[in-house]
Amino acid sequence: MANYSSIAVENFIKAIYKYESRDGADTKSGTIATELGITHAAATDMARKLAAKNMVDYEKYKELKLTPAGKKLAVHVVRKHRLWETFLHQVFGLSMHEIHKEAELLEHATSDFLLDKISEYLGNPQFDPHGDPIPTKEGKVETSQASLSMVYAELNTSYKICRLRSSDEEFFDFCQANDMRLGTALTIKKRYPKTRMLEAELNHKTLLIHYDLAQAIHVE
Amino acid sequence: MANYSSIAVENFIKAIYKYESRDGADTKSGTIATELGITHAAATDMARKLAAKNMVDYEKYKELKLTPAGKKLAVHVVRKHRLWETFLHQVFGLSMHEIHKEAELLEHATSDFLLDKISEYLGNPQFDPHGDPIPTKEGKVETSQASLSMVYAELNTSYKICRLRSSDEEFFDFCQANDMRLGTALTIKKRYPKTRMLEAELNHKTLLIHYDLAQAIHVE
DNA sequence: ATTAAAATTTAAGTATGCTTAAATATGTGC
DNA sequence: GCACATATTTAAGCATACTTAAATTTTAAT
Repeated sequence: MANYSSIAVENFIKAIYKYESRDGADTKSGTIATELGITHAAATDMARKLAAKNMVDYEKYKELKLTPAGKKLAVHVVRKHRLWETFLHQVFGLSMHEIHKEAELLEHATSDFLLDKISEYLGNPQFDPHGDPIPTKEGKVETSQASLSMVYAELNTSYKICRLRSSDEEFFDFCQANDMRLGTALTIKKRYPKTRMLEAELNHKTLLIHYDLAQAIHVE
Repeated sequence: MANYSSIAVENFIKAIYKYESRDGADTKSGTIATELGITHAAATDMARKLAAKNMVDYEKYKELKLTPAGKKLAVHVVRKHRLWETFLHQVFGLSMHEIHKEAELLEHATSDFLLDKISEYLGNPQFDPHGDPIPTKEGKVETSQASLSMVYAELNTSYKICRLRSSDEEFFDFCQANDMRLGTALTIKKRYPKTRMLEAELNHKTLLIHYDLAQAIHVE
């Protein structure tokens, strides 16, 4: 049984995957529930069901962990998501804030056969428009990239933007207005922890950026 | 309520639409059930639910009829389906027998916004690769085309193929082997009603075609 | 016009994926 | 170490979209 996973299952597994690889975050049922916009009760329910299907390791009150089978599914869905984002951006010219929502739907309606065609068409890209690595067909995810949020990066060090992790229109308005793209060089000059702002120099300008926004900008 | 329809509802409505516009066919719950691969009971159930939502006119033991709202939804889903088929064929080079299955999934995961982009990208095509008309954004469907299955066409009359309505691989193998495409000229020479075969002349060859296959070939 | 066959509907039940409300466990402050 | 706030789980219930099995209606044959 179960060579097919429902949309709800795919999204649940994907949410665990997302928070597992995020430091400072946990994968308790409440976190997943909030991420998915469902109640804690529903998340607990799903956790038990997926534990029975050997997709998730689940002990009451503990964090959820993906089993190898769960991780395999998560990576596969992420591959679909990121390939669609790349495709929508490159082929239809959808903007950065538009691609996520559409990919969120398409990723659950894409056969492996079609996925191969998309990847091929794009020349088997390694990164999506946000700078996130696209898992290979075999399930390998590029992890070498030691990316780091601006919030935690060192002062007075020369960095380049390597990821813009957001799907918010205002965020990308800001990026565009200040010529911030993947590859743009920047240096962090100062931090104001109380107001949660940092001062960065890029494109010969000095910018004050709030941590909430800087969080989404990764550098290396 | 209900600006969103589930996949099950979209498929049910689409099935009624398909059989409404097919002469020699009825739209009783059993026909729809068979089309969708569900039990008669399930079809009756859905018919009652959709009647309550004013998508379908339903009287017990009678044929199902789409209301204006139901037809609008059906046409919209058909537009998604045919635009995706066109896209998959033209952009990824998927073959005729492959496009249906994929479009069947994608049509339920496509926002109106994305649909516009697809249509625009393709130059707002009027016909899909099968020769079926693509409904406009406003819901108009080209009906002028007096297409007619080969099975019912007149003898010794010069026709052109205008539709190849199948998603079967062998069907398209046969078409390719005999250079039968949209636009190909042909003449029907003779019928053998007992064996349900017809003799057709095209590309300077004489072909014996079974009714079951000829059914899918429309001419004008 | 009857009657048997075929189709349709009803009834009862199931799995999925949710909800709300109550109960229980965890962990933090003091 | 205890009490309380917070988080999680359990319990009960609901909507959707199906199933099987039985009852009913239609239809088609004679």
